[in-house]
Amino acid sequence: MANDRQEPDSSKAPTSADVARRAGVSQTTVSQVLNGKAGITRISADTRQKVLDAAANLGYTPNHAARSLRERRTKLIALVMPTIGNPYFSDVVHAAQEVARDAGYSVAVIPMRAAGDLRTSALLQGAACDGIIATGHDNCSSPDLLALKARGLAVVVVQEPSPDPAISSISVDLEEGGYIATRHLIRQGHRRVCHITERLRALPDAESRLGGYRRALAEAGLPFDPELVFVTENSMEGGAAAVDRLLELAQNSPTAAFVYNDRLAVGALARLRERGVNVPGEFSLVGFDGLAIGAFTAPALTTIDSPREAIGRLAAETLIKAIEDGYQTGQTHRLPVRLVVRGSCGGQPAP
Amino acid sequence: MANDRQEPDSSKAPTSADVARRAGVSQTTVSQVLNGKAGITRISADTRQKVLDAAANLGYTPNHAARSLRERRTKLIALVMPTIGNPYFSDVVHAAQEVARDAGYSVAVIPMRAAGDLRTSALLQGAACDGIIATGHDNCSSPDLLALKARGLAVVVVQEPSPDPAISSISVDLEEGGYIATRHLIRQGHRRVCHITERLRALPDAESRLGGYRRALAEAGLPFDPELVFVTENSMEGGAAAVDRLLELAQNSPTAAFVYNDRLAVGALARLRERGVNVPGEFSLVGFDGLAIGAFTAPALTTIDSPREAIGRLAAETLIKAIEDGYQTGQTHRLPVRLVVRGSCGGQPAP
DNA sequence: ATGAAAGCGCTAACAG
DNA sequence: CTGTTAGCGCTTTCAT
Repeated sequence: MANDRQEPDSSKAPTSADVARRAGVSQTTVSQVLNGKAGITRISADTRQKVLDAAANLGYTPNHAARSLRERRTKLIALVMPTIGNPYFSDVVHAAQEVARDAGYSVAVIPMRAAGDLRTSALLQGAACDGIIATGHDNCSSPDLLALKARGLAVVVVQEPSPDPAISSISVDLEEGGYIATRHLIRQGHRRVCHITERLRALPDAESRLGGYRRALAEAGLPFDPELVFVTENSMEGGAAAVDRLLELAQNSPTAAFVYNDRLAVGALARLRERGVNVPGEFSLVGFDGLAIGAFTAPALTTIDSPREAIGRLAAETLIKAIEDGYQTGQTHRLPVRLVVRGSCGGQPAP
Repeated sequence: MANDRQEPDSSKAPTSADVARRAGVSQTTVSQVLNGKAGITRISADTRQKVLDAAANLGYTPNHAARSLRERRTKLIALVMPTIGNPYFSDVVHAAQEVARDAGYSVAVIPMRAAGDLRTSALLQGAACDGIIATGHDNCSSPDLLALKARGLAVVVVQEPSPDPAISSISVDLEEGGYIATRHLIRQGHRRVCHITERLRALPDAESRLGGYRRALAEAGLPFDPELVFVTENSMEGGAAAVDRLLELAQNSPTAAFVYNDRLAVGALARLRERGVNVPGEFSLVGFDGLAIGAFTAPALTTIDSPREAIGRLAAETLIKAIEDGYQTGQTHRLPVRLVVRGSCGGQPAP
């Protein structure tokens, strides 16, 4: 050995031809040994071992591009989300990843802030992945998503209505969640229950939190008052701002709120505290999602827990089935939710 | 047209050969038109337009695998993180993504829970990406990361010490942060300041929060008491558990804590409240990271703000330079932090 | 200004 | 049981 130093980065990665040469066999044999479905008794134990040794010595790793090109599949799933850093989707992703791994797929999360990102991300274009799990309103409703599907990618959407009958969607039962949350507040004696929400969408009642909210109201014989629906930005600041607005309602001001998600609820809770409104004494709150933070707020947050792992698992299973079957069934899964009672809503407030 | 229905998923994606045929030119010309560096006056305006039209009509997208195989580069950067759903890294990722996009790269986030994931993720193996930005202790210190580098991938680590002199690292000045945080508490009159931290690492003082904590103590002539370092799980629950332990200290119990990060601090804050300890009246707290949630806790959290965007930007810039230059410089960037004073630490507590 | 041909690394017919 | 050959879709010399 003239020089044991590691070569610089230029140490070209070994190819299967290198392995073949070193093992004294053909490239085919290398391929067979390394990928051969077990039981294809094609290779002698001796040859097999030689190949394995050579591959190990060389530190051989199959070139992904070459394999993908040849096999016309990548074993890669893209998970598109509006932003990373959302604890809700963290659990979804983890579950999806586990299912994917067991099926031999890897998962890459593609953060999508800008609208055009679906068109520009290298992983989504040119068959760089086999399928897409899409989350977030903008991504799921984008025509670009349909274009990707039209190019042969399998697509599943999560927590959004399916943009195309052939695309499967996995989500929790938002309507039921809204119903349970609102009913819980009404049962505590509240008569004026408001709803704090982000952007209002044109969804059928049966598919939205708002629909459930209205159903609970109707069931209790309470009127639906559009003035009690506060639309705000989807952030903690947004939740706080909504509280400011609802506290301005001089008369008939609400005594409770069903809040779109826990993030908004955390902001609302903070602002109520700042404004000296006692929760749950004077005002009650129910959130949505079941985030961990809800157990650490003051008071802890009553919320609608969403089966995040189940969502991720189902999304991955559905997607992988679509990939491997070569066609999409366009089924809709709607998962049940669960009320988690904590400190943010008490009994009947002072009238 | 016999049938206008979209073909099923089997509508094979058009290739550059298809475009060439349709435009009545050669594949070479198609490639030149579509990728040709501007100014290579090789193609006539007429031909150029024909190709562009044909490509548009066919909805042509270059096949990623084929291009990567041929060019020996993917224009893809992998961002490895222990878990998605961390708001801290969310900002880092966003900034990195922006830089990457401007340089013609896409970013894929690879969640890495299990230790072996670095070896099994398809995106990291077989030159499926050009470089890796790694975060999280386990990933950055893994021998697998070095193996990937040895195979020619560019690597940058974030918020972790560089595992190899050739690997660049970008991080905030943790020591300075620990110093500023602790000094702030001492200046408020606290004499018994504890430190709540996740796993204790064997780092030089100059590179850790703990080092800064000790420096501030020493500067104020206060003894360093190992009993006042509470090691706990890195979660809100962990922060709460640490509070339980520190409140057990019958005598000489601390009146303030410098906490490893905001997540732990949120948990600590919640438990202090539950236990009836007034913050900041009886106990003060400084966190680390500058997460948004800190502005919505009760009281709001004093913290050390970290320049997350700068980190992401620098990480991407450094990585891309390494990719394009073909070698790594192994520089260390250490970014300054900033104290954000909010409600969780007041003046001198009752003695 | 354009085209023909080669080859990136891999797998799968098809021979033997 | 193993090797030869072709070709996935692309870019790029090298001719013309």
